[in-house]
Amino acid sequence: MLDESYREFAEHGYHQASINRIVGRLDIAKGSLFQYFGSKEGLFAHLFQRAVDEIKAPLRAIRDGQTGEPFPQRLKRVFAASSAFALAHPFLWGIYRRMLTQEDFPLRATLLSQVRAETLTFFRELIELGQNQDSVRADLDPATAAFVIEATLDRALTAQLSPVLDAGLGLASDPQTRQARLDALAEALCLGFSVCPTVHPAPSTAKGDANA
Amino acid sequence: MLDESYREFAEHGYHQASINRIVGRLDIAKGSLFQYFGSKEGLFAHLFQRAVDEIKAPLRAIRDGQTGEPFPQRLKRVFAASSAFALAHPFLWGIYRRMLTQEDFPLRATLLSQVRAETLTFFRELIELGQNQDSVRADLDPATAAFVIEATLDRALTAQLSPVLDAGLGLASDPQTRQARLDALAEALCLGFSVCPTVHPAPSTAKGDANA
Amino acid sequence: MLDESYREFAEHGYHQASINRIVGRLDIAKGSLFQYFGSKEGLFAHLFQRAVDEIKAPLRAIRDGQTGEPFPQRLKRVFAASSAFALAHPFLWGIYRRMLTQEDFPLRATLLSQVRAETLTFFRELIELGQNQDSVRADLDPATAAFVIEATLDRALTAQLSPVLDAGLGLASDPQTRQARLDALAEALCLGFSVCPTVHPAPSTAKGDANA
Amino acid sequence: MLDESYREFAEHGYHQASINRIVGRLDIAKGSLFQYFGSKEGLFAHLFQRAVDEIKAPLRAIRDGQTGEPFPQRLKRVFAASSAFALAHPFLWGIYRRMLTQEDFPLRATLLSQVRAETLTFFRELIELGQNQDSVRADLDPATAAFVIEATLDRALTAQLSPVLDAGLGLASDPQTRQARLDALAEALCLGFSVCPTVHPAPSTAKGDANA
DNA sequence: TATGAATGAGGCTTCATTCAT
DNA sequence: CATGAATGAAGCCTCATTCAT
Repeated sequence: MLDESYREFAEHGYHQASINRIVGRLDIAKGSLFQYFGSKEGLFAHLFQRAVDEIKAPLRAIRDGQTGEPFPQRLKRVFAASSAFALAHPFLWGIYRRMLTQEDFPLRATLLSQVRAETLTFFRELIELGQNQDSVRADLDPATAAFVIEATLDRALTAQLSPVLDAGLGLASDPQTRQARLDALAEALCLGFSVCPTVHPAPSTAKGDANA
Repeated sequence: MLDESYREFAEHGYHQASINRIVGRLDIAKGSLFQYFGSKEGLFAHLFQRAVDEIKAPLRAIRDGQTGEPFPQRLKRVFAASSAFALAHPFLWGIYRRMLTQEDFPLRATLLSQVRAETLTFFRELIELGQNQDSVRADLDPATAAFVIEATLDRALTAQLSPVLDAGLGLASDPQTRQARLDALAEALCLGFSVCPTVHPAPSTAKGDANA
Repeated sequence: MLDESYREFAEHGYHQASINRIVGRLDIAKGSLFQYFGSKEGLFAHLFQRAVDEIKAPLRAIRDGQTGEPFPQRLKRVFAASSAFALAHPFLWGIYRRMLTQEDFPLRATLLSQVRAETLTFFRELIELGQNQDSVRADLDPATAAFVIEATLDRALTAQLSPVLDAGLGLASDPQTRQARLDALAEALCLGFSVCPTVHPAPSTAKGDANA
Repeated sequence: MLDESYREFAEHGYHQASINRIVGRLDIAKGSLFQYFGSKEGLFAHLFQRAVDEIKAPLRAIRDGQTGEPFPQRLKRVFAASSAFALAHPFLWGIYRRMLTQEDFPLRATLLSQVRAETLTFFRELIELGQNQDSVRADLDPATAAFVIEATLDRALTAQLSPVLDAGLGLASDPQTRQARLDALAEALCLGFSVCPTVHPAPSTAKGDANA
């Protein structure tokens, strides 16, 4: 039942989603749905809260695991994990995306700030950890970098589900190509964030410098 | 008359936009609107085509002007000009943004690929020009870079109109702060794209030389 | 169309009135009704305003005509005219009555104060005119008397349309009986209940003293 | 439990009252309510019967007490006691009031005639007792007088709970003012409106004489 | 050509009542 | 006996579109 509702909201957005369609597909009485959730908005809020809860675990796993890795590897891992999550939950991702741009989404401010705060904090901490490890430029503003990362990742996740947004880049293509493109995006970002190796060779760390 | 229609579509999206509201505000006959445009979709297509035509001139001016400047300066200029454009045409920008994520927008594929092709081509050429000038790393993939630039710019333009998306970064704040934040975003991108300056020299030229 | 709406509201009250029933009886599309009046409340407000306008003329005619008559005669004439009006417009009267006691009637406060102000002012002036003519006790408080008159008339008008409220008095009976009962009510108000202590006959004024 | 139901019916009338709201406020199972009372109408009938039973004792007390008092004093006492009762049981009074004008109240005819018969009989006997005491005009028709008394009292009791109906008279004001206004109403009924022709005195008996 | 009344499907929501647990 | 999920009709209202004037 929740699955069908997810689908409806993701496919049509909030306003265009139809309670009639949902109950029609589920073959239940319209009143039943309202007995559970009170209103269309209540149903949506419930779905969204569940989604937020569900999304936390994998993100946390990424953040807390492999903390010793240099920043570029971690960023690639985050991109890969996020991509997998969005592909596994296309409806959920679709709802989130819609909410970002659709100002009359109900509860938009509430739900969005909740999610965005978590996300941006997550990226900021990732940057700061990298700075402590000397794998990120010390003079990089974490907030700015987090913004760029989030924008790029968001667009990539959207593009991989929508050929028209992919525009030939390859994110909407087969898994191998997608993985390569995601890595390339992360790499492009890193070559800016990473400490510039300067003269003497950048010995052990191994990653992230372009040309010797 | 078209202004009010723009506004309606930008404020409510396609489906949620109401012909009734439009004619109500304009105080014209509902029948007239349908005689001109045939249908809601016809009206929207007309509006969008006008918008695309209108947007071309300023973008072309940015592309064709100051081609001699080093890449970072040009990128900042593009960001500034785009920001000004989005602020000057919030409704137009709103329609475009919605169309990006709302899959059931009519004509979405047609209109969007038209716009995106122009935009991405524009950024790709910008990169390639920079590479020719040696102010951009030669081994940077132009398509990847264009994708990142577009994602960041798109998010920035959205954030500057929506405090909840700005999340304290300052894009939705006063003009000076906004300008500084936009420059910081461009700079963060550049320090990744540009040739890494290495040790010694050229502290004056700022950036845009590779590494020795 | 307005007639059917009057009927629906009068028979069922505001909340219980059904737009579906109205359009069903009229055999028109539901949308049409909403195009005219915007909402159920809008329809009701329109009906009520029309009714208020319609009621003013006859009431004014009563007030302004026969001003020379002694008070008791005038009061009886007012009762008779009001009774005729309520019988001629049973739906209108029904709506007004409902609104008096049904607190969640929309626009209740607005519409009611408008009507009540007119009504009570009318009765107060009637009393004051009687006092100037020496056909009403000089020490009678006009506001108190107006309240009593209005209460009695209101109840009488309701009773004449509802046997269960008439309770055998005869107001809901044939015209002659009704007229006699209305006169008796007016007379009872004029003379009062108490034994009039006095003595010698109440000479010229002729009317209105009980026992010599 | 019954209290909440009273409140719901009084606040919203019969049709507009919501079983859902009642069980929601009471936090009991909807099924239980239907097992006790069978239906909405059954619940209402039960409530109303209880109310009628409850109302009888105080009314009887008023009727049977102080039977020796002159009529005007008794009338004032009845007004005061009724006012106190309505203020103490506003919901009960609200239900009764609504039923008077709302024709589609279930059981209206049954319940109403039961109550009205009691009430009118009570007032008629009050009048007749006054006539036997020579404190009420012998030629006054008891039924007519009862009707007027009931109409006035009913309106007063309604007005004291509803400022918009009070219309500045003062019944909805503080207890002292209310008491004074109630007395004034009773007095106006007793004395009548007309100039009482007589002359000299009986100023000591307090009321029951018009003007000296 | 311009009008705007008429349409009727569809929108979300509330409701009293039932009945399997 | 108590529960509360399930029901589906009915509620008000909005909508894009048509068409006779």
